[in-house]
Amino acid sequence: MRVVFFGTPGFAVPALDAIAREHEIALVVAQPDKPAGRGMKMQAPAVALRARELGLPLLQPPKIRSEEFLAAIREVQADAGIVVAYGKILPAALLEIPKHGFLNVHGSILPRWRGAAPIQRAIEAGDTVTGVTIMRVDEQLDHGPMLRIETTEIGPDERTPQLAARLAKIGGEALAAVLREMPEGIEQDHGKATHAAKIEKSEGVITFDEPAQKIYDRFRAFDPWPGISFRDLKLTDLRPSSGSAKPRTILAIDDAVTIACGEGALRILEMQRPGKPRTPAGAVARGLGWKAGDVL
RNA sequence: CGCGGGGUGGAGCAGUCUGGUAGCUCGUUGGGCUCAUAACCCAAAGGUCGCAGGUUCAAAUCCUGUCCCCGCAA
Repeated sequence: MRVVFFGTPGFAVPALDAIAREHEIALVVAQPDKPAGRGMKMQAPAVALRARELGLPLLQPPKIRSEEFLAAIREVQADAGIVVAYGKILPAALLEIPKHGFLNVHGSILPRWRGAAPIQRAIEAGDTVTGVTIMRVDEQLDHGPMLRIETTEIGPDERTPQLAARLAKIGGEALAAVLREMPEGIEQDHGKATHAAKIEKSEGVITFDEPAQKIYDRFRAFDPWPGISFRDLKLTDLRPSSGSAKPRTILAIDDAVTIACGEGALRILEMQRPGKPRTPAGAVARGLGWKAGDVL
């Protein structure tokens, strides 16, 4: 099968690799390079780098709604289009071009967690099972018929990067299988749909008034971005602990700092002050003059 | 030259605005107490205040330059 591949970040790379093994990739489309990192140097997205390594034709158009770009896609004469975490909504005029339309790899079991951040939202919600869905792209967000679903468990201590890497791999394999077999799609149960909204940085702010497990789930979900923070301290490593007291009470300070939450307690292993590197939490606490028994 | 924070004994911080013999918590070492201890008490060691210039009677502190670290920008 001759395919055109749309994708941008690392999550899309395993899918690109899986397809490249079995099919002819006529064209890879990724978002343009953009300034990133300290110094705001231009950096190419992961898919663009991989495409170059594989020697595949690559396009990084600033606008995909231009007639010029659509013409370039038509010229490719693709049988199918693939889109994995491209980062922009594909216009209907583009979706119609390949003979078999467009397929998408989505990081959840649809119709749960439609939208931009399915992996993070699943962890944040405390889901114990998630998966990937291979679906047809239609004009509504993550709405089309499903061609294949793979499930996987979310470990109790699993964080976003680890789960994302696994789902990317599973998704790549599932996608390859779908391209091989081209199964019939089944309609989603639209009534059960939930939405995985984009993560806002402000969501990472905590006060220790929430239950410990809830904060821990959010920590796992928001690693590495935006992370969770308390006042001006970024909490860079923590785990649930036992103990109970009025929320925000410091239960113990050793190498780590144990703090009572709305329900249960959290052991903060490592934190980071503004402008400082990550540091063992106990050291920071002593430096700040915290004492066991203090209420923050 | 994208924006911003920071470099002070082994660790984490205060002190910098309003220059005047470097401070706190922890750790380390020695001693004491104790059945015992990572607990407690006493004592000690350990710092060219990132580096280089400048201003000044005097600079961690003010000025200039420079190196390094970190956060945001998804």
